Amino acid sequence: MSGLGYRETKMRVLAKDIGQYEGKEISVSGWIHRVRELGQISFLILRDRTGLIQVVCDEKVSETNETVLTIIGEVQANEKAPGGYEIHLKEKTVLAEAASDLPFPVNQDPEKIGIEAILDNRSISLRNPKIKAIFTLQSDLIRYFGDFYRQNGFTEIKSSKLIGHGTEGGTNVFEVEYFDTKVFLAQSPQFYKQTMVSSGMERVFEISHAYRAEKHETARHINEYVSMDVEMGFIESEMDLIQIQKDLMKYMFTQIRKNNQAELDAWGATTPDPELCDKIPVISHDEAKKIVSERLGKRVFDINPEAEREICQWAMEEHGIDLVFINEFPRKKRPFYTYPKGLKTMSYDLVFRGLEITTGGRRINQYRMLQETLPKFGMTEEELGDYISIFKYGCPPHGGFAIGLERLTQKILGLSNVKECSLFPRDRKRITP
RNA sequence: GGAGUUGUAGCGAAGUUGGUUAUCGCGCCGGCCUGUCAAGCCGGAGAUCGCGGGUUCGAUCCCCGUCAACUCCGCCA
Repeated sequence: MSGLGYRETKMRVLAKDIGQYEGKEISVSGWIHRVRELGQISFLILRDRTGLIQVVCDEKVSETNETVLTIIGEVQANEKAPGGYEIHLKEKTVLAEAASDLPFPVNQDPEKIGIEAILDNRSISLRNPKIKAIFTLQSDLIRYFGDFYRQNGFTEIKSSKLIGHGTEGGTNVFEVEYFDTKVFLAQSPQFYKQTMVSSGMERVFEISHAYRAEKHETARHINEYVSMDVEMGFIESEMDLIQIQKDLMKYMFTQIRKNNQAELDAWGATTPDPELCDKIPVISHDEAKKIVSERLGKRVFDINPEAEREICQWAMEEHGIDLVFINEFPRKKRPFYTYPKGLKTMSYDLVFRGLEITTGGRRINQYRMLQETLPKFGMTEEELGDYISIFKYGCPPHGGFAIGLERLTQKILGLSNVKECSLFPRDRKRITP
C-alpha cells in the first residue's frame, strides 16, 4: 500500500471539493452528522474532516448518527443545498455502525454540554466541528510559531523530559521510577535550551510537553501542558526578547487572520490587530502595581489574576490592544538564573486578555556571577550538576521565553477553561482518557 | 493547602414555602410529511432527584456526614 499513505483512496472526494465534480458520479466517505427525513425524500448530512456534504436519498435512512459510510452518487448544483452542491445517492456502504446511545449529540452546540462530559468522552466530543476547530487552530499555532523562528535562524530541538537532578525551583515536580533510581519529569526545557545556546547553536526553539506537579485546580492550569520555548544568544537585555516576541505575535495574528477565519468564526472570536503589536505597552512590575492599585482603588502587592485582568483592561483602553508586557520583576519573584538589574531582574511576563501566557528574560551567563548567586537561593553547585558546566567554558549572554500553547489557544478563541484546549488534559484528578 | 457554588433521565436545565402520576429542551424508539438548513407535526420509552444517616405521619426539598464536579485564591505557562 505504499504511496497511498497521504493520499485519499482511489475514488474518494472530500467535502470541500465536491463543487468541482458537478454532474459527475463520485464517492465520498465520512460520518452521518444528521438526518432530516421528509417522507419521500431524506437529507443525509455526511461529515468528513473538511466539512459537511448533503446527500439526497429517495428512501428512509435507517443508519444511526455517527455511522461511517461511503456514498456513491452524482453531484448536482442546487440553490437549496447548503453550499450550493449536493450528492444524489446511488449506492451506500456501511463501513462501521455506530451504537445509538451516544453520550451526547455530536451535532449540537458544545456550549450546551458540560466540560466534564466533553472531556470524559473525548473521542465523541472531538467529532463536533466546533470543538475540532480548537485543535485545527492549535495545530496551526504550532506551525506559525515554528515557521517564524525557522525564518529567523533558530533551530528546532527536542530535549529529554526525564531529568536526573537539578530542578529549577519555584514549582513541584513529578517523580518517576527510573530503573533503580528516580528521575523527575521536566518542568521546562530551561537548562537544555540554555545548553544549546552555549553549545554554539545560538538560537533554538522547542515545542514539547512540560510537567508541573502543582496542586491547583483552576480554569487556567493543567499539570501537563505544551510549552513553546525559545532561547537565543547575544542579547543585551529582556528588551531584545520583548521585541522579537512582538514580531512573533504580529506574525502569528497575521497568519491566523489569513488562514483560520473559519476557526475564529466557529467561536465568534477575533485576534488582536496585528498592526498594533508594535505598540504593545511595556511597563515595569512597579508601574503595573501602581496602575492596578489606582484602578481598583486598593493597594495591590502582586500581579495576581485579578491584576492581570485589570492591566489588560488598561492596555485596551490606553493602547487599543489587550496585550501588555510587564518587565523588571523583583529578584525574589524570579528563579536564581534570572539576570539581575539592581533589586529587579531583566525578566518579563506577557499578559494576553487577562491571562499570563509568557514568562521570559535574560539569564545569568557568567560563571562567577552564578557562583555568587546560588547561595542566596539556598543552592549549591553540586545540586545543579551539569548545568554549571554550561557557563564554566564560555556561554554568551542569552535569554529566552516560553508561551503556553493551551493558554494562547484559549485566549484567542475566548474559551473559559484551558482544559478545553488540551486534547487529553491532565489535572489533579483527571488521568483518563 | 484554603474559600465558595453545584449535584434532578444519556446530555443541558426547571421545580417542590416537605404531600399522592417530578417538568422542559436535546438525544433515543415508533408514526406522518418530496427541499430540509439545529426541519416540522403526532406518539412512546427512559429518573430509586449523587451516596449514607437523621428529623417527620410523610424527605428530591430541612439537618449532619460523605463523595464528586465546577469556580476562585496561593503558585504558575
